Amino acid sequence: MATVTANGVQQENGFSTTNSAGRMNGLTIGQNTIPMKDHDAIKLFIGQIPRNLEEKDLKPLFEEFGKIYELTVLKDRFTGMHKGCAFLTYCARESALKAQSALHEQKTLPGMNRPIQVKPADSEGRGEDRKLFVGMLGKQQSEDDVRRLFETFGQIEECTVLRGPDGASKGCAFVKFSSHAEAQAAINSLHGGQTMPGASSSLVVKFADTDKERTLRRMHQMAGQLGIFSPMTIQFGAYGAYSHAMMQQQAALMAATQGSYLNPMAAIAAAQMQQMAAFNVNGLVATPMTPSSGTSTPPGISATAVPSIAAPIGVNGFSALPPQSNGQPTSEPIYTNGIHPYPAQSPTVADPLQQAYAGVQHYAGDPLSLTGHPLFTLPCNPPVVFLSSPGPEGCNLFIYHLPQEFGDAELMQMFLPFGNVISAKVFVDRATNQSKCFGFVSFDNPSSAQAAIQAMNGFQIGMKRLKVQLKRPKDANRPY
DNA sequence: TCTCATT
Repeated sequence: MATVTANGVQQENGFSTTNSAGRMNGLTIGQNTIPMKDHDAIKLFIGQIPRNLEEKDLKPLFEEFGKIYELTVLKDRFTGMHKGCAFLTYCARESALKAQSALHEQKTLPGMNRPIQVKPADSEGRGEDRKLFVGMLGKQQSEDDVRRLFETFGQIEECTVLRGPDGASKGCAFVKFSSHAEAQAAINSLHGGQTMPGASSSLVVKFADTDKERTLRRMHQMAGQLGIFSPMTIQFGAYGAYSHAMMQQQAALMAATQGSYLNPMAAIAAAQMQQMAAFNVNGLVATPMTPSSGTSTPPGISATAVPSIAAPIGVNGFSALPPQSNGQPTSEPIYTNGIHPYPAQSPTVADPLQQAYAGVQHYAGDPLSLTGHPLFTLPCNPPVVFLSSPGPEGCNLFIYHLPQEFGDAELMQMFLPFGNVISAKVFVDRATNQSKCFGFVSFDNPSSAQAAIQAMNGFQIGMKRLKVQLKRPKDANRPY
């Protein structure tokens, strides 16, 4: 049966296509047209999209410039959360160019405080080696001022002054030239050469951070926010242990799932964790976990245990101990993902439930008890009730050896990556309001629970290792 | 003083 295409071309075979010069792109089979794109089509990255807009909402906006081959809103792989950006490929290269020039930085979608971004995606091959970071600008200097400063060195493709939410300049900018040489010329002439009015030192002109550097900086910032640098926390203070745990946990997760995204509450992005995992290879982190047996040094008080958290004082916020200085023989396996295997059944930990019920936390033989640190202030009252175990049998986990400072939220966050957490409860001593260092997490399905056990049981946090196991069935818990 | 996100 013959098919009439939009071109009015009749074909006997039922197939019709057009090339990039054609007015229609598509492979028509019978009634259905499968979109085809130009060989030189450009995949566009669309940024600054309100998170409530989905593909169907965006389509009309972009269809104006041509037939859309593919439009995908980016979602977090794990949480499904809208990332505020999308990929867009038009059937025709020309449409992409039109859309880019008509839309990029030209209009702001409702609710956004920055204009929409429409530009070739990273995957389209680009050189970030032509983008400059300009620092020590005057706060009054606008994009135009910056442009004027740089235009003599070449073609400026992009010029953005960084601004805070209130629109106030942060005193720095990005300037993208059309070539590396142009950018280099600008650096040579402008860097350090003049001091802008209101700036505290002379103009900084350098290549913008690479992705790797950016990741490092973010990790650094995060470490700072989490308080790793505070003297209080260096001694296993609250967030030191916390962030450390998060890193490890994420690394474990990556190992277990070959790369999942963290939940949105987490301060750590999966990409950063991937970076961290990579850095471990360079000996940057490598929590020097002592294998459960085979060394004379007990886990937790080896010479290396303290640096595992204290070392973040290093330049980049992570243990920058050279391999030979961490007290480990170089033959000691360093796992590239930062995870050292540990037997699921930790021999040093007695059944915490029984301990809790007995009202006695004895850690004889456990190095943790050697210190007077609050982390090791252990519960001495029996837990009062186990009111709820919301999940079905096989979905409820018992977690022991939580850091003292972990609350419900942290517990939840730690286990969110493994599935839908129905509840997360850290048990708290009524008198002191202190965590008893154990809690329960419930998932909505058994396999999430199993995945969590798999990844998190035996997981080292500070000097402790998590014990993660299925919660015993209710009746088994009742001694009477 | 390194955006905001890049399947």
